[in-house]
Amino acid sequence: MEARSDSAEQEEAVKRPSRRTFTEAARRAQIVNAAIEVIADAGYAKGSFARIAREAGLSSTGMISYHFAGKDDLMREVVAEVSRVAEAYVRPRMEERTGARARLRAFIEASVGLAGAYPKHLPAMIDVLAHLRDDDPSRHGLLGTVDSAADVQVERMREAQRSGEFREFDPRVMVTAIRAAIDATVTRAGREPGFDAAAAGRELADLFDHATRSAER
Amino acid sequence: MEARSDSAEQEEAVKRPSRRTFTEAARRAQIVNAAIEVIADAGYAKGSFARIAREAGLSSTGMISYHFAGKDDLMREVVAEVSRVAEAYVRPRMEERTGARARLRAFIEASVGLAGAYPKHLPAMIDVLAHLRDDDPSRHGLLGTVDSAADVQVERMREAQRSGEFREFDPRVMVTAIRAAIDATVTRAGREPGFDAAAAGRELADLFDHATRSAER
Amino acid sequence: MEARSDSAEQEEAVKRPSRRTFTEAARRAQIVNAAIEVIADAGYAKGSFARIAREAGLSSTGMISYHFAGKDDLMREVVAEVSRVAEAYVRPRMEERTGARARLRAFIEASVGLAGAYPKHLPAMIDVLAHLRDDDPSRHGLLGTVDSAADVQVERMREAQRSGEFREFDPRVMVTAIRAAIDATVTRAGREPGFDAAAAGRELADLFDHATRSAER
Amino acid sequence: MEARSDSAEQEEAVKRPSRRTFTEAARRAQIVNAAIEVIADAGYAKGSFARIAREAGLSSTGMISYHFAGKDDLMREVVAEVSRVAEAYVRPRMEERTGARARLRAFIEASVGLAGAYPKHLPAMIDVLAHLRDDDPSRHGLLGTVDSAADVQVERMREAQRSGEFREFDPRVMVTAIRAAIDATVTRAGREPGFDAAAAGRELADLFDHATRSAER
DNA sequence: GATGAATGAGGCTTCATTCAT
DNA sequence: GATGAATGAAGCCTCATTCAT
Repeated sequence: MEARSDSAEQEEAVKRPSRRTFTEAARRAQIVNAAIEVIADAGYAKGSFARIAREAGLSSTGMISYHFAGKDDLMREVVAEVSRVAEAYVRPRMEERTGARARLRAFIEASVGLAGAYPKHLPAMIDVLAHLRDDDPSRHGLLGTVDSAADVQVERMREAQRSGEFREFDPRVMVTAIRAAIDATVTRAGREPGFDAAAAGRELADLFDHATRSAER
Repeated sequence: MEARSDSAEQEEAVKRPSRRTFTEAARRAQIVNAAIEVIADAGYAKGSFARIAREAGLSSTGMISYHFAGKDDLMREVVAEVSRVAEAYVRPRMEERTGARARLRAFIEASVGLAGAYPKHLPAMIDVLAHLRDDDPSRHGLLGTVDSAADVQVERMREAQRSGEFREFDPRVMVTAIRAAIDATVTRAGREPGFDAAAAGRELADLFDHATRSAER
Repeated sequence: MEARSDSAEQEEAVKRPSRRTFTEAARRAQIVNAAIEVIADAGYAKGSFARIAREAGLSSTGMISYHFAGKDDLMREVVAEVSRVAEAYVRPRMEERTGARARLRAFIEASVGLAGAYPKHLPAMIDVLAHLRDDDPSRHGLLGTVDSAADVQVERMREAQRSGEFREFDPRVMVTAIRAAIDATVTRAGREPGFDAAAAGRELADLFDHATRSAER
Repeated sequence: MEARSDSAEQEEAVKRPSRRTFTEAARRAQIVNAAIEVIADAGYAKGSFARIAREAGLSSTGMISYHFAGKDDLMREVVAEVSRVAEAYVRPRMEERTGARARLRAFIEASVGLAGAYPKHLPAMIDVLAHLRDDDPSRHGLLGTVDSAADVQVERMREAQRSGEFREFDPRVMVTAIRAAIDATVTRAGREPGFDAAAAGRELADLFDHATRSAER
């Protein structure tokens, strides 16, 4: 039955998410932020639609299902949103520095400093990603951003090693350690009331500066 | 990993085994091990009583409720069991070395090496602890073990700083970073098939050796 | 299939088309055809407004509610549309034959042959009617068409029995059997890829010819 | 973790459904009968767990989920139960007759007569099977019994044709028609209060006797 | 000690329908 | 006329826990 115009319309709806209404975009953002709030505060396990809906001031969980294809879709959006915010915060702070050492320091300090500006964002994302399993079908989509960011970092470290700025070490292990240390520190910052995130950021930066720089500094 | 000070929790189970019959102890151990297996393989979220009971070869979940006061109780026992195993594995490997540097190295290598001997234990514990929240009533009991172990490590680092063996840094941040790096590496080891845990352990030990030692080494 | 007496229902739609604008009529037809498509392909249970709207290339289900008083109304229209199409297909093929035997044969063959021309129509209607229950408020409106068509057939059979062309039997049972056999055959035709509907139509016609004709043929 | 005894126990639970408790068997039967009742009375679409639970006098739908693996499992059991009852009713009535004609007649009369003894059973089964789609994963399991029964009938007809007892016709079309006619008649019997099922059974038997027997009877 | 039946809350999702724009 | 956001009921299912046996 008029399959031609049918598929034409579907194409638009499916392949162009930018065609979203203003209202829809606002609602999605509202729900994503409520999800970040809830997950950061109470953990992924408590991040039910019911609780997120309550946090967002919605009348029912059906509302969330209406705006998102499913829980995976919502979680994917949470990760995307946090990635976006983190990228926007960290990248410029890195780019105003030169040299691998200075840039690594900037990366770490900015990442931890993000906890001051958006205290809920990173903890929420960490919790979401921690719940992914290898067999999870949504794993690939969610980790795409994160993994490729890690790959970039690994590559940068290799260059700094070739230039002699960094000592010899396994860059993958180092990147894993840095990411883990940042995440743990940010999580602590979110939970311990008087935690001095800026100071901890500087400490972490020192730590990995010592860990990476070559002997003849 | 330092089980010395988690005595309050373990007292009943360890120091007064006469309070429980042999059969009961065996059943509890069987269930705890099944829980470790399931949580390591499928994640905390999938660690329902139903699945643990199946893994343990039990015919119903009632059995678990019968032997444990509740899910919190079981999880507490999982953490305690992993702590016990880790302690037994790591401590002797540390004690045969002398000096803060060598001991830190031994601690890190042994912790990562544990993943070879008991691949499911640490990942399971990490998953359980990641699910604790501040408002969780079982938080205190569960974190007692872990937190006090961290306190001990912090204190040791302070001593090594006083003796000049370690440079000046915030020991809490360092301990957090070390713990996080170990956990992340162990988790990777559990998921990536060809991962060389021993090599990664040495890398991590190098990393934190560079990060902690004083300049005039 | 005899639409002659379903006038009450169709009066508005057919005899007073001026009551609806052209656009409205087109939209309704578009939706009804989408509904037929969906129900034939996926079954009544999957025939939700959402799916029908997607099939029709509409952007929301509100459109359907706007044009139809409710789901019952849409389903009634599906039945009416299929009845209309079937009537237009079957009636002329019957009328060019004479005698009860030839006409019965024409009716059966045409009904099954309809599956070639409109493969989705009859299956959709069968599915819709199968979902009606005695207590269903929309039952009367929907079955009016079909039941009265059956009444006409029963009456014709009685005549053929009086004229000696058909043997003695209960015409209601016979009509029920014929209808059921046609429906089952058409349904099979819609599902089994290589099914030869024309051959099956001839077989069915033979079957009921043997079943109805008087002994002294 | 004791994988040997584990798998041993699971084997029993999974591969030996006969190991079911008496209580469990009773509950399953109770639920299946409630499902038959509801589906026959209100249709497949209204056969929700909630309604079936109410009919069975259960406190919640969780009860049904506890005893059945899912809705598919329950529906499969409904079909199996009706098949069992129908087989037990029809087969002996067929076997006391000899000759293809007499047996066909016995089959039809017994099938329709079943509506007197178990008025809800066949209608419920028909409704369940009508809702299966080709892509339904449970389709194969459910249709196994029914399809193979049809195959047996087809084979018997071929034999009767070879022996000259039946005329030449396409046995598959005939079997489809007989099944459809029986189902439609039984459905009518369940809905029309004063319907004389026995008489209709005799009529149907006559109908298909005329339709199948060879000319030189 | 052990079993497994029962419970009721809560999970996510789909649905038909309404209504402001 | 048309849109799509919003609603709230109902759907199936899983869960931890309790209790009679």
